[in-house]
Amino acid sequence: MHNIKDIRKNIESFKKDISNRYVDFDSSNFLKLDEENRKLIQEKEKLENEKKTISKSKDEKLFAKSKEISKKIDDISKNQNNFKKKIDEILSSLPNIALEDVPIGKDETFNKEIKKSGSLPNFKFKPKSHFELGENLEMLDFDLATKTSGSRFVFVKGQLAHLERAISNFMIDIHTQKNQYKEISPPLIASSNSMYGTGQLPKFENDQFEINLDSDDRKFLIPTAEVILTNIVRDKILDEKTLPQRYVASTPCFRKEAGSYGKDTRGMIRQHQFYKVELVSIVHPDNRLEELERMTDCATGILDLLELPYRKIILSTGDMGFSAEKTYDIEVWLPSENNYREISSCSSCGSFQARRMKSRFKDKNNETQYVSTLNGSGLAVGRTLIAILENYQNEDGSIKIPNILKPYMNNIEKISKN
RNA sequence: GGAGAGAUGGCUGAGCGGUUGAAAGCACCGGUCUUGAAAACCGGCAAAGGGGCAACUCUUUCCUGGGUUCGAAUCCCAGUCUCUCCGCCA
Repeated sequence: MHNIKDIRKNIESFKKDISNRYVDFDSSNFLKLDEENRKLIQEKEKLENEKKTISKSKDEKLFAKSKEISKKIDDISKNQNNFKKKIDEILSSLPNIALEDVPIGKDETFNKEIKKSGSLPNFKFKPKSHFELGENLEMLDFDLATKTSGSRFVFVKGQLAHLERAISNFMIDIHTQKNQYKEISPPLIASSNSMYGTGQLPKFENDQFEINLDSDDRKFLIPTAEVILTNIVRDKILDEKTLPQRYVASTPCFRKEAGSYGKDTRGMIRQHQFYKVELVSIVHPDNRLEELERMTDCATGILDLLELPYRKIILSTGDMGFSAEKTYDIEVWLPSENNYREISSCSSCGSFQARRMKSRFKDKNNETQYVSTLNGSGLAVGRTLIAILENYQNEDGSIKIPNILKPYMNNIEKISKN
């Protein structure tokens, strides 16, 4: 959410900034609504003041007039609320503005590679895809999932299920023990307030799994733990001393993936449900860029330990998420695709989410300001499993266990059939 | 599922129809004192929105939404959430 005062003041630059995000914004209409809204507010406040004066005077002769004024106020309020609603609708659908160093471009082709790390595996045979490997091992079962649940689900079985759990535990251990994140085991269902706070609502309702309850308030399966972890500070005025706050959680994530019907239909790249270890930082706005680098390092640190090759890219203005002002994607090497694939996405959201959530802190001058929020995957567990399968595969279809994971896997050397 | 109690500022907690945006305490900020710190004392300290270059000023807000009233934190209705007790259950 943007500050409407800032928009008003710098309408031209705002128009330009928002156009860099490739969304439509009718600025003249917006300004008109804003102007009308403020005009009505002024009318209303004048009447309210009058009414207040009468009530204070306790002059019975004026009581009738006060009643009349009340009616007028009601009318104006209704009208004004309509304008306010329209303004809020527009405002809440506008994405965050990108920082200056973010490459401008309409899609992922404008993303920029920042660094490459690790050496690509050199197979003496044709590497198989993760789903071939998994199915041959009889440890990934897509057909069974189709039977029990439908498309875009998977059964992970036996030692591969163990490996998935090991990955998750390993990541959490690193983030809590080395990276100073606090472990959280959160609810997997979020209220619409929370979904609004992080920016999933109102614009991306179609991507969410909504839970049907009898009550009026809507609930959603979390698409990422970011929703819950970030909303920890919703409606709060924090003590500056409590910053930064860092949270990590490993949770299932649920996504409808509406509009991705043709994409990644084979395998477990794109599922309705997957595990992800999520990092969230709540920080002083001055420290947010530093924190973004730190968070990204926390994510790549996991890949370093797993000895998986990856690259780091910065997303272009058109490819960034709704709430982000700057995003790094970490892409891991997938031999079967001969390409890199997203395994983590780390974003600074600046005050964008904080404004929606009303998350503030008192600074040294005793002024309240909005905190900055950051989130990143550290990492997507399902995709890490995929990356290990493919990068650590042997010619006979068995999978070597990365050294760092062995303690989490009863020190076995490899996973093979039976 | 049944029966009660409650929801007030960053926090604790008074107020229960008329300058109450809200006592008191804590926390926080500034000052005096001190070699420094602590203690003590003095002062400041809610948010959002509107108007104004600014000083400043106006409006709204005591869980949410309705209602009563000239006037509501205070009264009425509905809802949400929290706590206690009983029942049931991972």
